[in-house]
Amino acid sequence: MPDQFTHRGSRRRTLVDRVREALLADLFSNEYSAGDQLPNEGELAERFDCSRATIREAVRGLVDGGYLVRRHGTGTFVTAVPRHRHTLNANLSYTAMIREAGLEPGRRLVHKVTRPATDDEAEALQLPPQEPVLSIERIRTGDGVPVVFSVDRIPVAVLGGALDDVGDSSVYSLLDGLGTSVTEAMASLRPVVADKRLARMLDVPVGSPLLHIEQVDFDAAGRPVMLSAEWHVPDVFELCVSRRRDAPGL
Amino acid sequence: MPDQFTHRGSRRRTLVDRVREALLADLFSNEYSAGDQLPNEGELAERFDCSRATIREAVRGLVDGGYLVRRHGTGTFVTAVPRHRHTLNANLSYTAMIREAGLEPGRRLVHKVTRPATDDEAEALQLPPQEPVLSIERIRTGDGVPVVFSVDRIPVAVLGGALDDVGDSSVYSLLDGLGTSVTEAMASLRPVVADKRLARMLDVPVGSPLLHIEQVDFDAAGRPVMLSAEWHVPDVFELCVSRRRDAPGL
DNA sequence: GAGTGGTCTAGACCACCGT
DNA sequence: CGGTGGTCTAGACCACTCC
Repeated sequence: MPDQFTHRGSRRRTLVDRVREALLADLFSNEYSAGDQLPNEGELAERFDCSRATIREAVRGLVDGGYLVRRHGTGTFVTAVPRHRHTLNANLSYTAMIREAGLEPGRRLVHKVTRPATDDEAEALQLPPQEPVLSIERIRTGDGVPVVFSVDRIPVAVLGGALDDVGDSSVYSLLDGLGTSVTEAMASLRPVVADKRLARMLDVPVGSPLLHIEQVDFDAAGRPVMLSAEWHVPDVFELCVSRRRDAPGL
Repeated sequence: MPDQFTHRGSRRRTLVDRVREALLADLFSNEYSAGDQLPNEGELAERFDCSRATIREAVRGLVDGGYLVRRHGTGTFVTAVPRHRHTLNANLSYTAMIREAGLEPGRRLVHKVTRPATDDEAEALQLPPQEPVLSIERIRTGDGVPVVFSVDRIPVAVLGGALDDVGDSSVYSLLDGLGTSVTEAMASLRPVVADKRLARMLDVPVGSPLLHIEQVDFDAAGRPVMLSAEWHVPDVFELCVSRRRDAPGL
């Protein structure tokens, strides 16, 4: 696997990155399988010729990613839970989700227009009133069957001259190219039932359940760069959330 | 605020914990508001009389919790996004969610029984077939109005002698007391429409949308300790997910 | 008690951002 | 350029788990 482990942007690959990638490669090889215990942190530090702090940082990343679990006083183990569920926590690209579900991803452009932002849009995107935004309505398909209808709104100021390129490829890669990569997002979830228009577009009966997601995407500087509304057909892929009980305070 | 910052179980409060809590208290006081920059890590280390590594660990927790953002080369800032939305990521207690929404939480026991686990339950909870589990069906209310119907299943072996106490108070605090605190959970989300039974229990029309959550709760050792099925009435409180784009590798 | 991960320190240097 | 967060080290001690 030559460059399976590219990172976003052009961030320098640190020692921690290299150690993490080496460990991950081990996990995907046949060296380890579910439930196996890793060597202790001291041994790993010696093997990779680095400090234990560096090992801990690398392992932390793999724990966050769901690959490993640490048990105080016992050891570090390879996760037993199946990977490749589609956890909302660390995935932004639906195209990738559809592909991982074993379906051929496709998309159909429904509508694309540049217009002044509505009051709600301006507030969510922290723009002056009436500021122009590009609105793109699309239907995503898996093996030709509709799975998501989405309306994405992006400030024209963010897009610069790349206005016409939107819709052809992933919005996220486009934004990467513009130097305003999305790194964080806040999604709000609500169940709804399909009205006539949604039913027609998603090819489901009127009144059938859909998951509605309203999402704001932020770039590394914390600026909102996109507002999305999505309607998901259930049961095509399983949407999961990994939850924790370690919020500080509260 | 006397004991606002209690932690799960009886884990020792570390220096990092104390620093994090002190910072959080500052954030909730009027000392800082959205967008403000914190003192740099060196100054904080001096103020709290600890090393910079300790400060970084404390701040990391607050960044994970969505309270702060770090910008390399620039500084650490108070998040602009509204806090106190109910992000699924870091909250497990619905009672707390309802209370934070400004409603008076209540619960009504619908059904409680000890019975052999079904095959699905045994698999999810990693139990031998037919192993006895306690099943509790409850309706949670906010200001008396139904907001969630839940079915929680807990292995009797986990509960020990505390079988009768379940239902009176929070399941999570009960498990805390038994030394099997829930620290992690995986939730699967699906929109559904209310059938007759759900409609009656949640006091909504048949066919109205509900959010169905299937969740497995794990203790610190990674053992599954509870399987929950929940049906949420939408719009009572906003369910959010904070999403990231930093999965290592992949 | 032996072995593991968890916390903490003091200090060094690097990479990024703004002026 | 100065100031910020990011990475990294070497070593110490603590807390948990299991035998």
